[in-house]
Amino acid sequence: MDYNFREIEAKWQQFWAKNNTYKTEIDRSKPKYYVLDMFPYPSGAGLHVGHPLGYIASDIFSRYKKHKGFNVLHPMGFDAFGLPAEQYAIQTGQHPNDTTEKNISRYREQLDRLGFSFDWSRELRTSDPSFFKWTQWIFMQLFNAWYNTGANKAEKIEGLIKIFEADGNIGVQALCNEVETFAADAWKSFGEKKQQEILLQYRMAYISESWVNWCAGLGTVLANEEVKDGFSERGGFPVERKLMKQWSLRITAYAERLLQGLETIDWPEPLKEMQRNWIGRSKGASLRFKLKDYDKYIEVFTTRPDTIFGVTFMTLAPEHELVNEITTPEYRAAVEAYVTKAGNRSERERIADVKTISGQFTGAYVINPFSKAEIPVWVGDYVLAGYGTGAVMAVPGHDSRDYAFATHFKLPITEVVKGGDLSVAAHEEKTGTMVNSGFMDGMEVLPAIEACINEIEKAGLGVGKTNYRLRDAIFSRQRYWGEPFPVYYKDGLPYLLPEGELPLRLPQVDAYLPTESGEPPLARAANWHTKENQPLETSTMPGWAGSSWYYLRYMDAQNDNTFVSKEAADYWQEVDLYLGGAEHATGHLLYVRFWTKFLNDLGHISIDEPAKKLINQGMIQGVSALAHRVNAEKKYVSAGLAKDYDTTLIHADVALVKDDVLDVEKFKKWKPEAATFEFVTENGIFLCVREVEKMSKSKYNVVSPDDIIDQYGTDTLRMYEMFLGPLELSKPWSTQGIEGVHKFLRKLWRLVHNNHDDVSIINLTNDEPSNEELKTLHKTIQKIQEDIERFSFNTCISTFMICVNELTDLKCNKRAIIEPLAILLSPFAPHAAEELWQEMGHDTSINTAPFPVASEKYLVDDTIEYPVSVNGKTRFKIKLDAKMGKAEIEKAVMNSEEIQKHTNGNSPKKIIVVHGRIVNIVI
RNA sequence: GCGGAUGUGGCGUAAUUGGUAGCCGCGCCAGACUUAGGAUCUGGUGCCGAGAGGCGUGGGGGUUCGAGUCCCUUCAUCCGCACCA
Repeated sequence: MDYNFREIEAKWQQFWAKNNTYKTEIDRSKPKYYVLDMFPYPSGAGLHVGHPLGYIASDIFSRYKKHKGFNVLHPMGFDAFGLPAEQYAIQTGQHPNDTTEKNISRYREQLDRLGFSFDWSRELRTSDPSFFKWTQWIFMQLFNAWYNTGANKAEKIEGLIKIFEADGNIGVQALCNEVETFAADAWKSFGEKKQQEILLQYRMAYISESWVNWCAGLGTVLANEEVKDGFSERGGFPVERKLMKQWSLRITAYAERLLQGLETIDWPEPLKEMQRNWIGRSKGASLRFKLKDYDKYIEVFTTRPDTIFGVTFMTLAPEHELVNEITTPEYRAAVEAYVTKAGNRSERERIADVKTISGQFTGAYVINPFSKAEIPVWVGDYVLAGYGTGAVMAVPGHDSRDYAFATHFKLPITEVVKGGDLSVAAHEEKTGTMVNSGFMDGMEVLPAIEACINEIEKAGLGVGKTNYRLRDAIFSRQRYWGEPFPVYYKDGLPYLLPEGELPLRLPQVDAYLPTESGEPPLARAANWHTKENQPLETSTMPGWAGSSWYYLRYMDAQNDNTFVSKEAADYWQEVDLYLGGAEHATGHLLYVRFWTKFLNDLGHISIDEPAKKLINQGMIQGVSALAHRVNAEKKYVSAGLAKDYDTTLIHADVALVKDDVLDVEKFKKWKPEAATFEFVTENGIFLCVREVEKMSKSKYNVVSPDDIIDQYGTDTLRMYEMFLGPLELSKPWSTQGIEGVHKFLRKLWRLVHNNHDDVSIINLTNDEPSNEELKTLHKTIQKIQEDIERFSFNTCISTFMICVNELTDLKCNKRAIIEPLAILLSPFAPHAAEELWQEMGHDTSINTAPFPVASEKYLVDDTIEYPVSVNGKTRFKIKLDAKMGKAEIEKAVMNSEEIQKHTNGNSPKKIIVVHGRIVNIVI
């Protein structure tokens, strides 16, 4: 009987489905464990071999934890809102919901074939009204909340209204936008409209006019992390800055807590570092410079207050609100021209242009509060409006950008910290002695910073302050295929719909494009208003809205009364293991932490971080095949001849290329426009060149897991993907070596099934296994357990192979050995393991079997071969009894002939025994 | 420019975390069984050398009895951020 994986896999998949093997319930008799995969966006291309990499790893761990007696939650769902479905809808007129449904069923089919232990009864889709009802509900909580910086948490807006009614906003410690101060009486005298306007400035979800990344190509705004080098990540359209009214979420309120929280979670250090950089905390001081002859101040933020005596000019961002006011008449025209020019520059040009220095003097001066020097005020686009105060005190001696600006405009450069050569470059390091700096003279930089902040605070010029690079998250998109906001407008101000009206479903529209007047697609719907005819919000939520809380929904996916019941949330707590790509470092993984903290603040959940441990699996890249097409000729040439021609590389489907040789006839059929082309071959064969790229439909390098499964089976694919190398590593897909894994499974099969040609090895009796056999088994158990615990699945598989080789050599197949081996195997090759399990006579699924325990007595050897080196060289081995202690080992080694030979009877200088194992003798 | 990761045979990788570098697999070589085999089995396979032996973890330096592993320096590749005051 051969290893008939087709039969076995079909059989067990049916069995699992019929018996609801992977259905999970709350079970207080067992410890819980929550394993989560980042859910996929169901694209039209289907799954490729890269997708399952993380899913296989998480499935292995889930199954392992089940064997270990945990109640494991391991769900799967779909991140179903998104741009590609909408763009497809624009092109074809099909409703995005239909194409999404279709793609999901395809994904589901493929996932099922991979034999995962997902509990599909908990499946969720972010685009499903029963799910986004709760996304909308969470948005309402954000709208109805403000951030109390005194209590350092978000609180309900009702509390804030009570404070306003009692005391006005004078004593309120809140993170909010600009608001005037008012007393209680004033608050009460304000009309409804004014009150709502004020409250809007305090809400965690607020509307504001802000500079956004506008992508005309996509017709929507994009988040910072959706923009790469001035182009949209999706589609590669140019992105420009635009001032627009947008919904924003006050993530900046959580900057410090998001930073601190990183210390409490077991996430990859590089990823944490990315989040730290993204949050970008910098400590310094904010201080005011008084304008000369004018009763106004300009506030600046600096991380180097110590260099204040080195300030020789000040620079404002072109957008700075005081630019207009302070510019003197004689410079007005020049400043206005400069500001206009800077404003017109797209984000892209600004980035491409970092080296070009531009700026304009305003004619105004400020007074240095310490040296009393008069300082010219400039406008320069190297200063960002959105960071700090949009104004900098320029210290050309100790900041390279200020240095470049000063050099370009011939402004003075003053040295205030010794240690550099200011004729060449700014001295930016925080080391050296202060000079020309009044009270700080002679101090080192770090103490000087502290001293100066003290002095600034004492003199009332400013305060020590921490700034963050993190910006509030723009939350509206001018798209159709996203969650509608549960918001209507009255008097131009946003109000929430009553909770009872959730979910607010997407309306039918005649087209998925913006209207002629540039409004989002939802504005096309005739019925897009409340019963009272108040207009509904026309933008939709961004793609990351649903994914910011989906992990909670899995805990209680069917609940119609709440987003997650208290009972389920208390039982399942946070995700224990989260697997996904590092590309979400500063997007999803920051937002999901933000929402978790917010929901925790309001008491809806009791956890403060979504996931205890996170692992980034590497990407599997595609290996594209490219053929040389001769420019302006109807001709392709083989790779070796390409240097003689002027050619362009054209992607060929990797299925048509074997060992770099293109099947020309198939290629012609596949690419009809090339049917009449001439193909210049080398010795009759046409060679392509290879390139490692992202696996993508457009590059024709997608390898589908289905093809591999057809040929080798799911168990082989699963093991092979794990065998490729460490989980975190990215690697190009190659089937080199898949045979080895498949051979291993067949060998295991033969070991059990007595179909070895000449030797009968089957013996399914309860005979006592030999000592050798048990040693092999227990060492395997031990090693595999250790390796699974540290997510080193590739080495696990090596261990299996060694084990099976050894057992084959021993011609053994005692039940006492095969049974634990099947359990070990089950996470990696579940179908084969189930089959073996059944053959052992069990009538339950292997999933319920306890993980075997390695017995200490089989793990130690009777004798150990000690490697011995003399003076770090001249290596040889001595075989000794394993029970010997350190002193006995030393004695035995010293008395050995080899050592005697080297020492000539003299006693050695030093004997080194490490771990009771390794010996080195220094003579 | 700043930050991070990686670098080991022909290839994917392993190394008890400072202790005999190259486990396991692919590929390759030889052999066995075969009408045949892209099946299966056995043995070999880091490099140089006939051999003894020598050399070997991107390069250079260091610490150590001992370094793939720790430190300094340098190069290459990949990823992230990019005027953040």
